[in-house]
Amino acid sequence: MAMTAKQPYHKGDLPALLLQAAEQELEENGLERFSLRATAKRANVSHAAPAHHFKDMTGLLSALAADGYRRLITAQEKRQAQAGSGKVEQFVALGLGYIDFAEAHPALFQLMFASEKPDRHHPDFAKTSLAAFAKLQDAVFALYPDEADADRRTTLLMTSWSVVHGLAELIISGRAEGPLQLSSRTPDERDALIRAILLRVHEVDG
Amino acid sequence: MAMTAKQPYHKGDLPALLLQAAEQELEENGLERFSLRATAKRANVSHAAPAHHFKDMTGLLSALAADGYRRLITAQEKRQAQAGSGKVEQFVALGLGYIDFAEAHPALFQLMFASEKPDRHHPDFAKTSLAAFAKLQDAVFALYPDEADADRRTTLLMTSWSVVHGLAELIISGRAEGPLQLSSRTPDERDALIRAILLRVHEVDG
DNA sequence: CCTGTATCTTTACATTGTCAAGATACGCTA
DNA sequence: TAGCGTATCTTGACAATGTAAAGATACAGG
Repeated sequence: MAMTAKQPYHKGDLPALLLQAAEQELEENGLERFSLRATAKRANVSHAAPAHHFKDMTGLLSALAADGYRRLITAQEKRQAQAGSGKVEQFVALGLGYIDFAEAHPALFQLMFASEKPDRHHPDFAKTSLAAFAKLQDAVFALYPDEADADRRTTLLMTSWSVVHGLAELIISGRAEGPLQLSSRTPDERDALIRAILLRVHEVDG
Repeated sequence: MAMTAKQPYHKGDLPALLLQAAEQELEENGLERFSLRATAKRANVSHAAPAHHFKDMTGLLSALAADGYRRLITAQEKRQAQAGSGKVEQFVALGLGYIDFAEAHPALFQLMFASEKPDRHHPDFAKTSLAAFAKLQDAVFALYPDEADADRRTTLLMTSWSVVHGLAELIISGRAEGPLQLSSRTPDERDALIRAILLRVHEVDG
């Protein structure tokens, strides 16, 4: 007796479904109001279901952040494919993809770069974040093939990273809107503006 | 009867005490683990006491962030007083003070720039944050007294802000330590390195 | 003195993350 | 194919959190 009863347990790829639900929650409520129970509810599972696939809230957010780094790289590669093959153009494309990603997924970006909720030693997080960094490093070093001084190359790398990252943070926090008015510009104008900012760091012809 | 009873109510400047306790909580536990009740407990008051002075958790953190902007300016002015009177030196000093503050109070810095917990329309927050921005703007514009193009001046301003802010974020999140090794350098080396990064943006002689 | 208001405490409630225990589904073996 | 062990999911419970309401205390002004 008492068959039929409750709904059968969930079927399908629950981990993937949870990641998707978590990202939607993140985009709708922001990182600081993110709730694990709300994520489970959105995925139509009980509040304790996520623990069986991702140990913790930390586990879930670490996996989500790792996925974010892969998609960051994807966004950059998309820009690079559209850009010219020159080293300067490739560097600019990398920066534009960085900003593209931050604007498209602000909360995920914050999770990846400005949060202690994910675990940076999580294998996937460490691997993907390092890959994104390596990509930027290669592009910057390529701009200075004759530079022998390692310290100077590092300075140039960190300067570049600082501008892109700082600009991304200022944009998604709304602090760049007043001065730059990005929202009332055409895509081409926007790209040109960001390009000018990015190239300000390097001794190249815009 | 039943006198003596419980401890008498708290005496003194409770708002100030709460702000102080909140900042200590912030530094010890980080922004994401900040707790209003723990703050009240640290100040030896009941968990509902803060509500009478700062309406919300938002109210308390808005006031704390506003205080942070004042102290950011103070840190910058301290550097400016130690620096030469030239416009370039004054700009560098402003940036060094920015980094100084971020390193000294990482969680507070995150609260001020990368959090939605405080209310940016809070009078004190709006006023002090605008003052800090104006200070940077003046210093950057002073570097280009002959620049007539307003768009170009704005670009230079936002580029400068992006580098300083991005570098600060990368430092306090631990991402700059690997490449720059700031922790194993003397104060002078550190300043020189940051100076080189900041001046990379401008066409001036380091 | 005494009454009203500001300050602080106590109590209560909904929500959160995590843990433990129970229920169900599924694969593997015999 | 039958049974059993394990993985998966649910339910229930717990402590901690922010906030609101109501009670207690201090204090100032008439």
